[in-house]
Amino acid sequence: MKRINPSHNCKDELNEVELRATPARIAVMDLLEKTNLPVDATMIKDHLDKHHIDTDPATVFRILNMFLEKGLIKQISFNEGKFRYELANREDHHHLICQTCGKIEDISECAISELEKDIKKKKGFIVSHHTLEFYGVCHDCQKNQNYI
Amino acid sequence: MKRINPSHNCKDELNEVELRATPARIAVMDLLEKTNLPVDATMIKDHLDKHHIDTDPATVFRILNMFLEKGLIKQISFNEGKFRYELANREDHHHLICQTCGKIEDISECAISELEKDIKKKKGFIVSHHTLEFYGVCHDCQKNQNYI
DNA sequence: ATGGTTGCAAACACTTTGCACATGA
DNA sequence: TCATGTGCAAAGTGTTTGCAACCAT
Repeated sequence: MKRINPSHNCKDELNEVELRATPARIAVMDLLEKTNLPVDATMIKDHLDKHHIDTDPATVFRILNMFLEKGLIKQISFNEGKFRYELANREDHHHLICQTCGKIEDISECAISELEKDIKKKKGFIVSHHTLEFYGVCHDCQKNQNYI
Repeated sequence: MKRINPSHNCKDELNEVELRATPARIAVMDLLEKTNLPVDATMIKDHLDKHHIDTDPATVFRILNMFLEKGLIKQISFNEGKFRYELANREDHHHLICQTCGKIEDISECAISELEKDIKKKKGFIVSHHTLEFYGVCHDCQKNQNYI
């Protein structure tokens, strides 16, 4: 196993949550920080392969579940029959998912917090978090007319 | 195979979208209409078993995919590693998912349409639909104090 | 009658688990 | 050193597919 980029502070981040800084974990953190977009286990595995970090899917999932437990990442689903993961310590944001090319964009504006207060008042339901995703056709795909 | 309740108009609904009205399909429609809440394939299978309609999971999924294609139902995901399904012809609404007891409530108010216009203007992204789900603790579970 | 539907079995994709070996602190 | 992590293989879910038999129209 080789380490991708020893210059990062991923090691410290991991130690902070009492996780040993192994090459695979550092590389996963690295990818999550670089892309800043939701990735799935296969994409992570590919990233590790590319950097000659010899892993198998089980380890990837174990790393992801460990990160989840420690609150480093969030698990999300875009109705694909699998999970995606992204860093947890990001500002409140949501996604634009292009149904033509699959591209995922972030949007940050969100006026849901008032709705949450309403829900507490009217339903007595305490919201801990929410998911809001928009599906449609992105700008590029509209131009390319490769949508129906 | 026995039919659950021949009094329904499910048969007509199915014929309208050019699907043959088989006992299994009628029973699935029936359940979706009765619960009006998102159910998964296992719950549907259980419902069929209970009514002595002898099916297997493959058929349930084939029925659901057929209903999806015809636009009768919607597929949604609550980050459970599986899909749930609910009738499509319902007013715009979202869900409150209790992380303690798993209960799912509907809420209908939704001020997202303005946000969608904004997204079109700022990002050039055309939204076809969105998903918005709230996770938290429901009223009952707060009372029962079986949450942390 | 006949084409759409189903049951069964097998396969598939994604994720988890058990256990022996390897490794970071 | 030694608890924590990993590789490998196997199993567990959820879902799809091929094919012959079946049944709604």
